[in-house]
Amino acid sequence: MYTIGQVAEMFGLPVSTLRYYDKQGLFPGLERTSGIRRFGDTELEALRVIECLKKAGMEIKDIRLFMEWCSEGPSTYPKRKAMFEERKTHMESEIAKMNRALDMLRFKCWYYEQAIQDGNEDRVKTLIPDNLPEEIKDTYDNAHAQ
Amino acid sequence: MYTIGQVAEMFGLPVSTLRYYDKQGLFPGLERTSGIRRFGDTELEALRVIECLKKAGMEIKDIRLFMEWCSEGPSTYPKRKAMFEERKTHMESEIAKMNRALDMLRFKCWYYEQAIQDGNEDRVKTLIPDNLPEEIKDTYDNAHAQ
DNA sequence: GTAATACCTAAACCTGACTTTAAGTCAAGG
DNA sequence: CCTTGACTTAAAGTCAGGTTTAGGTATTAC
Repeated sequence: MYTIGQVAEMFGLPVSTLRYYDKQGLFPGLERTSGIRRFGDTELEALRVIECLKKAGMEIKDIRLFMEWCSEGPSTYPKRKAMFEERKTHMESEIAKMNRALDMLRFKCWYYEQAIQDGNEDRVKTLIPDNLPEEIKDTYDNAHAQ
Repeated sequence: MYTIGQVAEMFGLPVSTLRYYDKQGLFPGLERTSGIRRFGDTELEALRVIECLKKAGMEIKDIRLFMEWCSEGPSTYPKRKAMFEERKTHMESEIAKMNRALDMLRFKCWYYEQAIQDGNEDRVKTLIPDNLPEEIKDTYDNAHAQ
């Protein structure tokens, strides 16, 4: 069993954040001894899961829901799985969206490289990122081959 | 030249958002006719860039900086290119991070699939540290990296 | 016996990115 | 004439995810 300060230290989080998470219901079974929070293995595992779910773009209120399901036992396995499936799908489309933004960024890097060489944007301005002419596309591809 | 309402329609954005962007200095050269905003090609291109930069995780104040550079002419090409290069690098590491989170989600889906089949987490929980099946091991390793 | 430290609470505050509200201008249509 | 609709503003409100503050308790250290 650990105090809030020890857990904060272990996870590199401010104490205030842990209290905030508790207030938001992220530790449903958290015990106390004369008012003082006692973090056990359950809470440490919960915190690991919280960090993962936050990286996956989940909101606090959805994480709370998940934590509640966890403390309700095996009957909620399907719900929990469905939540992860939904997150997985969402995440995949997020990554796809970011890859399209990344293509745009790569184009802009190439674009300004050309503009610097030309001293103006006149030549390069007429080109649009999505359907680059073949001969420019090669230049573009070569410029960004890793 | 378009009115704010037409541009809102074209980009699928609320009028209030366009006014907010203007107030934040995202359209440095925006013209007005007796108080009314007139959006031209420059502003439409700016909006396309804004959408891209937002997807790339940039804050409004940084986008404003970029737009100011754009209206300062060719001398700012290197700064603009550097900003896109920095964003590109940032974006690539964001995508890598999200892929690790995605692996964790895939692992959790698999985990709960097993738990549903077993009726409990006992087997799957003990399976985690040592003898994880080959097809999921990489996923597990990635999910618990860092 | 008092100072420092770690814990507690409720409530106020903060940031970013909008959104909503209240109040007003202006042109066109019936 | 007057209503409707599209535009304008400043200022207040909203939401998420914390952080800070103010005031209190309990233990240890000198």
